[in-house]
Formats: sequence, structure tokens, C-alpha cells
Amino acid sequence: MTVVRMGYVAMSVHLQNCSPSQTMTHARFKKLFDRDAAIRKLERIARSNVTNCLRLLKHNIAHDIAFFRLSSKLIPLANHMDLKGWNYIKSIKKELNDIESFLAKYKMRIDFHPDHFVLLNSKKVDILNQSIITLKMHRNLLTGMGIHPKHRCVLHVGGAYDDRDKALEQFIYNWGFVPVDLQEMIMLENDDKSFTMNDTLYLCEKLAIPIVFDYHHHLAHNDNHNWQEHWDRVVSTWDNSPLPIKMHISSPRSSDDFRAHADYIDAKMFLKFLREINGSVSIIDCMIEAKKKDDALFRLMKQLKHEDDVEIIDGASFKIH
DNA sequence: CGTGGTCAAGCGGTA
DNA sequence: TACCGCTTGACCACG
Repeated sequence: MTVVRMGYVAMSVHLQNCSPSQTMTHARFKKLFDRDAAIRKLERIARSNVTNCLRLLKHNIAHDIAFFRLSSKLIPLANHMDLKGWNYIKSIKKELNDIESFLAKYKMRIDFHPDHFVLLNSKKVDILNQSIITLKMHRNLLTGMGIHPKHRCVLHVGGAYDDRDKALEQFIYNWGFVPVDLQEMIMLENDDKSFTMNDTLYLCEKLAIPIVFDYHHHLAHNDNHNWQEHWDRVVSTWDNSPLPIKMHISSPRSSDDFRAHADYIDAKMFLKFLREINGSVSIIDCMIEAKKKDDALFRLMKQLKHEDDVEIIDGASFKIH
């Protein structure tokens, strides 16, 4: 038996006017004559984003959802060079504290997935440094919300740079330049173009990083279709984590556009996967990555209800027998 | 008011 | 080497 808890990404299609990713582009920022006023506007946007996050968290609790990925665009231009020295955390401290109080009352697993410009295996010092700055921002937000930062940020391995093996070794080399308090935040995910499950496991085992297995990516890109062979290794990377194992679930948009995410999750494919891992872990958190966000989660729960080996626990979790 | 074009970023593929 | 598409939601200028 395995308990499955489902989560979704960043925003709800059911809540109106509740974006956590409002923004101001850098081009727009530069055009504004009064810099102080421009920064105040950035702060208003950031406050609105974090406030909307709290609304999302309340929505999640109302629907039994205990697993959620926060938007990485909460603070527009937070890590832009032109805004160096801007104390963005100070301007949203109250809103972050509100989230902290909420999370003290209602348990929820909160994650980030910094965007794919965070590259820890780049040979370019500027890109590595910019990545570190972005990770610091994520850490500031987590600690600001009272969330222990360990294993909260999912990253991809990075660029292949025409030589996957060298690129993997570069990751190991660069890892030494990443501050320990940022290292501990990180999980690594197999991607759909460059680094397979096997590549990613190599790094995860060597550097003691939990792996986030993405089943869809694996189907799109692998050097050994048989993921089951390595499943025990995946589970083992979570041995030293305070959090249960987690993975990513999405479905191909179409056979022609296989790598793109579909609106909803193919329940048959999901069940087939779960039946294979059933019993290998007592609990697993599954991040639903679908265009229709929380609606995809709700639809999936409805479909699973009819399965003989599925026992519904609440609105977003179930047991598979 | 609705909407096509624009914005950011770095990689990867093509010419 | 230079460009474009990818990806994402939001914003903006236009009609």
C-alpha cells in the first residue's frame, strides 16, 4: 500500500484575479522617470503576489491539497542587476509573516521550481553567480515564510554543452562553489532533452541530492526505457531527507508534440505507474504539472474514485492497494 | 473591451 | 556566427 498526495503548480484556474506572478518588465522599469516610484510599484506588485499566494494556500486547504509549488515570479526584477541593494524582503515582510502564521496552523508541503535559467553546471562564472543570486532569493522567501529550506527547490542539471559527460563533471566541480545553505535546498530532476534519469542519479548519488523523477520526461528522453530497474536508487536518494519522496506527473499534449504538457492528466498512465511502485514507499507526493492546474488535480481524483485498488482519503490524496 | 505582439532568460538547433 | 524557437503568464498598444 502506498499513500499518494497530489499537488499542483503556482496558480489556480478556479480563483479569479489571484495571480501570484504579476510583473513589471525590465524594459518598462527603465522607462519610468522616477526610480523611487518605480521601486514602490515593484513593491506593490510583490505584495499583491504574496497576498495572492496566501489566498491560494487557503484555497488548497479548503480542498485538502497539502502539496503546492510556489511561483518563482513572486518578486519582479528581484535579482536584476539594476535593482541591486533593493531590500525586497523588507517590503513584503508582513505578507510573508501572514503565510508563516497560516502554515503554522495548516500543514502543507511547499516547493519552488526556479526557472531554467538557473544553471549550476555552466562554465561561465557570470551565469553561475546569477544562478546563486536567484537561489538566495528563493532561500530568503522560504525563511521569510518560516519554511525550513531543506529540499525545497527543484532544478534541472543544466546545459549539455555538446558533451553530456563533461557537463555532468562540470556540475560536480561547480557544486563546490555553491554555498552549503543553498546546496541543501536543492533537488534534481531528470529532463526531457539532455540529462536522463541515469545521468541525474549519477549526480544525486555522488552529491547526496534527492532526485525528483519526472515520468513524462523519462518517456521523452532516456537511455534505458526500463525505469523500474533504477527505482530503488531513486527512493534511496530520499533516505536523508525530512520530506517524503516526490515526483512530477504530466501527460504529453499529443504524439506530435510529445514533450509539451497536456491540459489534463492521463489517468490510465498515472495508475499504471502507481501500480508498479505500489508498496515501494509508504507515501509519495505527486506534483501534477498540467495546463489546467488544480482543475486537472480535481478531475484526476474523480477518475480515480472508480478504481478497485484506490481508496480515497480526502479531496487530494488516496491509497493505492 | 478584446487581442496580437512583446517581454525576459539561456540553450539548442538550423542555416 | 547569427538568428530563431522554446516556454511562461502577464502586460501593453492598438483598434
